Amino acid sequence: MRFSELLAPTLREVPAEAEIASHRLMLRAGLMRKAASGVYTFLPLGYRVLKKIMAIVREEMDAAGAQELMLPIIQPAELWHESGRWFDYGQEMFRLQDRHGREFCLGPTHEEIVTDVVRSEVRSYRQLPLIVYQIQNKYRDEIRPRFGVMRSREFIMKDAYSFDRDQEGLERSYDKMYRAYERIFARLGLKTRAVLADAGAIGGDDNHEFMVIAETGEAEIVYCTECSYAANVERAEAKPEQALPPETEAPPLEAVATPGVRTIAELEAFLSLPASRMIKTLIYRADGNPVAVLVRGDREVNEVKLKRVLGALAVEPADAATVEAVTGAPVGFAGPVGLQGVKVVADLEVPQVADGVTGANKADTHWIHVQYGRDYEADVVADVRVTVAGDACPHCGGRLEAARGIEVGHVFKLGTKYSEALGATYLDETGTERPMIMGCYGIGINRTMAAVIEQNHDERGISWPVSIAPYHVDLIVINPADAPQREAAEALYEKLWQTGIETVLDDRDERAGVKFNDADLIGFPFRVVVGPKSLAQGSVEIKERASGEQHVLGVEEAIEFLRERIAPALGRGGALVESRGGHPGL
RNA sequence: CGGGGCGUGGCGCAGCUUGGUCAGCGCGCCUGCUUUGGGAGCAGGAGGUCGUGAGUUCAAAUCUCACCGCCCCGACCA
Repeated sequence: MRFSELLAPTLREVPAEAEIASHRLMLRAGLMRKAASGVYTFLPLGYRVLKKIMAIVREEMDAAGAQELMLPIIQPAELWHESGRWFDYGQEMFRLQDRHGREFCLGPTHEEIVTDVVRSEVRSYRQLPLIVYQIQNKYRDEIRPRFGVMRSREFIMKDAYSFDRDQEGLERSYDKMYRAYERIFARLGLKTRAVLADAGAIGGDDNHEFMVIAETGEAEIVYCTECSYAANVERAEAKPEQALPPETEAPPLEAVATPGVRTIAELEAFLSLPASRMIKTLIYRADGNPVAVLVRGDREVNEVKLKRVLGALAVEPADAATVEAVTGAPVGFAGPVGLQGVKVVADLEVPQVADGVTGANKADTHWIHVQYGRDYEADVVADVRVTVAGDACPHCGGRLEAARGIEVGHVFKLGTKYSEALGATYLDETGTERPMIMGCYGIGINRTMAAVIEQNHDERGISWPVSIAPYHVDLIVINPADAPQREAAEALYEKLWQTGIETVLDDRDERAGVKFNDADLIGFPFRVVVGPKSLAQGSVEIKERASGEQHVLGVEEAIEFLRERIAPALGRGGALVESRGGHPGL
């Protein structure tokens, strides 16, 4: 490809809308443009990267025995009614009607539709196990699209679905996919970490998220410094430290006037007591019903855990009117003592708070010397707080650390949730009808692209790993008006393509600085310069983007140098194909 | 949806408080000449219903209201 013919509109200035590096660079390097909030057009360079990511995913899926198919994006509502998710998915689903008023959605995910095919076509244990996958656009009407392609409303996702006869089969399928994921992300040049995660609306039990560790990640994870435990904070268990029982019984309950003291911080200052002695009482609405949630004053409620503990579809903080109705006091003075007519959920740490402080359900008043068991009790005591760095590892007791991550992949053991809802069954050897045991395995393709940029960029631009670079080499002619330079570059350009090295020939009538800056911005792994300096000795200059390493080599040595470094990163076999594919210039 | 902010040539912005030669600047784009190893110089040029619609006024980019779009924080999630 000649740069002069390439649609690669690089931007000198930073678009105001972009906040994080990958978003900025994807716009600046001319990889994509926004069409609407959370909807993007991919330009030639960006699309090449996407195609390469998809190719790697495809190779590894195929190698793991998964079969690719194509599923409809427009899906009938009936299937979603069968699984119950037409309602559960809520506002996030793009819904539409055909001219007859029949309801459809743009598939946000494809469990229903794939289960539908499999239930009609697979009947016998002899046809199992089966793993199928698709790489297609999915649609979610995100509440708030952000960070460019990181959270968009239209996105490409690879989803694989496994169908097994039994739990052992599922374990094998899950393991296959898990290992395929490790290979995929390694080939993409990503450092990832698999963490235990919450299953969310998809449902199911065991699941792991593949996280790219990055400051800009939306997810917070914790990991143990001593063992292999790692989990999304939504899911991470928070075991209370072993507390000694109070040596003496707390003094009797006593009310203190706390005028205008509503927050934990204000209470700490007012009473000169640490937040860990306080019992924070929050009123939530769980599927509409009020619930009181107790955590230690220095802790936060984890709503995902709360949802799970309550078996609720949605939990949200109650509004002020509800709080007053439930507690009989304005916001800021809620407490469990004497609280009536509402379910009370206490975090595991709460009963251990000896001689505590809490709201008295009366304006400007708190109780002190509060004791669990003596003064109040909870209906449920469970882990409902946010795990934080410094907590004890639930497996080995070691210290947990926190980090942020970008979720690029997610593997789930679904079990029979969909196969039972949709009647995906098979007959076993004895002729007994059994539900298939399912798993599903997703990779966000565009998000992965952004994650690669987050991990591979500097102040000058992107630095693509060879495996997914839009082109391997940017061949710059310093002055294309100079015949010897131009001819030498043209000759090298053809040889590189013949060697299978994807090369852009920057033949633009631009100053050298413009070309160098574009090369750095777009992030070609190698830059080759043909200019008067080296040409005098019959040499060319090679610069590696990632390391900055430079070499001046003869033409043949240069080709060999590039071949050695580029070939291993390509394909499972690692061999360059003699090819002119995709190259209109020859 | 709640909170905050922003919509002025392709991009980045000024102008708005104090209505009236304020439709302007930088980059980009086009033409010519000169340049050519890290985003060139000179000269000329194209391009804007100032988000949309009402309203106030002799007069609106500027004031008022409504709507639309976009960005950031939160709830949701791959």
